[in-house]
Amino acid sequence: MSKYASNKDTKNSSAPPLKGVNRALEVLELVASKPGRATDIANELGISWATLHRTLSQLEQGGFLERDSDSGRYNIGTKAWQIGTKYLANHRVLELAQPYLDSAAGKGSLTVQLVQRSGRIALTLYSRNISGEIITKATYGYHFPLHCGSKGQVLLAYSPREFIESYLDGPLESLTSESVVNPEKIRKIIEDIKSNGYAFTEGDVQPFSGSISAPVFDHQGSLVAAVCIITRRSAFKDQARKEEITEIVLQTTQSISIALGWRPSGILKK
Amino acid sequence: MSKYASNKDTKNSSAPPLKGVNRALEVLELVASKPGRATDIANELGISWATLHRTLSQLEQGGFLERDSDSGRYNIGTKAWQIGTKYLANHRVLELAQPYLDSAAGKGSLTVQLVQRSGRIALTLYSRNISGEIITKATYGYHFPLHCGSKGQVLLAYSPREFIESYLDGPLESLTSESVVNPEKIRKIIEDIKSNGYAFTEGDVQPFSGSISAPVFDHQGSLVAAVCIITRRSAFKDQARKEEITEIVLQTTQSISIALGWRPSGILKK
DNA sequence: TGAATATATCCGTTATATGGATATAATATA
DNA sequence: TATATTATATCCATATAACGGATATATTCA
Repeated sequence: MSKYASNKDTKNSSAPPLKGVNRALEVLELVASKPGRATDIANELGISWATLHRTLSQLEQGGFLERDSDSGRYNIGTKAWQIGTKYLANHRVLELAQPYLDSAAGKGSLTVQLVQRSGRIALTLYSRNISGEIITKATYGYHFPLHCGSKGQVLLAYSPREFIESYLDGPLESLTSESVVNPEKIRKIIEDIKSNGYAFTEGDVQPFSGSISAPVFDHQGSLVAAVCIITRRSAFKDQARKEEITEIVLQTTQSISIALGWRPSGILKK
Repeated sequence: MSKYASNKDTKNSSAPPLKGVNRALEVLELVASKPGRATDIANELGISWATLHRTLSQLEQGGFLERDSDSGRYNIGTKAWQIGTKYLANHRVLELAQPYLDSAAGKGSLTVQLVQRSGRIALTLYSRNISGEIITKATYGYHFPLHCGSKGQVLLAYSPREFIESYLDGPLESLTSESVVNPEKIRKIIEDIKSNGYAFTEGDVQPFSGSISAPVFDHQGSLVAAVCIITRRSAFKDQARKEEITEIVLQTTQSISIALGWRPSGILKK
């Protein structure tokens, strides 16, 4: 009965309380990634039916989930959007980056995004295209794994080495026939990105689009986000155009990084 | 011991279980509307400190909340955005409306939004402006009460009568000096909206912007959303321009409503 | 139409969350 | 700089609130 060592040497330090709350959050995450019926969710999570039913009802009542009464399928609800959008309202990097992103979008009639890593996925915070074509899935609500698409690859490349390794250990899904899922090849890509300072991919997320991305750093020189420009794949056939887009991406990320206090030399002024 | 009448005649039918989960959801809602420190939240919600602390830790650990270690303030976290955006991915009305909204945005270099009612607020689902000026707060994450701004007023006007009354019974906040908060005056505005088929307000959300909104109906003739066009206030001084914008809004809402199966005559074909 | 599967609800038991109390850290105030 | 005040973190015995097996109902499939 010493001070510490409460229960058996499970996981980390602090005990894992609030089982019910934890389950509810898990349910939300699962439904977000894969909407389904109550039974499916219960099986997937290995929860007893009665327990899950209560959790679902509660989440539905709160508006965090919605149930389509025809199909019986649960989806993310209005309240989740309402609350989620508040994340952006307090996002310092986004606030600062927005004018640069808008300006970049104007320069080339392109789709410009600010993305951030969240666990094993690339999360789009802001997406803007002044005009011209709309690229499917180049909006909110489409989250891709880090190894697909230039944005994810950049976020991966500049993450801590341990994270990269643990990421490559996990399952690597293919989104198209051109997605690269071989860990060795991805390691090579990461090296290239770090020496070039940007990433370019095409057809590995959607067959007919491509993108160029570069990292955004803060005053400590650590990665905080990436800027990604997406356009139709054919545009990259034109070498001059490709270079022009690369130029815009790099100019944008550098402006934002500098505004965040980063110094190109790597020497901290602060 | 009859079949029903489980516990004392509290509230409605079903018992209120999952206290912990419910509390967690309440905390999320509160933080979304008013970020703050742990103590503030505990007071606001009347929860004991120890209990709240556990809930906060759990939500933070799941990424639903983030804590700024300097100020000690809690904000909505990344995971909430990640999950919230999934709401849009399955939104049938939005999917259908999107091309019409983009087209409208192109017609007049305006900010065009699709909004929806969520409880007592107007929730922006989609916001697009092809180019030109960016209006502050005309993006995601800014939710206004229904009586301020043309979008809220339209959503209110076409809501069920009982809801309107209960809404007007509640507290009516002023966003600017020009916000209308007198229930009697709002009732009058609602009548006008219903006879005109659209709403126009200026300066009641932000001093230097104004907007025009109209309702979107589904195949049953019930309100599902509203389309709102926002621009700088001065633009509405030009009467011809104002009529032009009204025209665009009405054209857009009618196209979307028809695509949803609504018939102008009010006669159901289906 | 009947079997199979999905969903909803009940209720006694026990595991789980609660909140007072104590300990520590961070501010405000003198 | 010392002291009061307020905020945050953690502990632990208790009682409450959630669990899940079972039963009842609804829905889907063959």
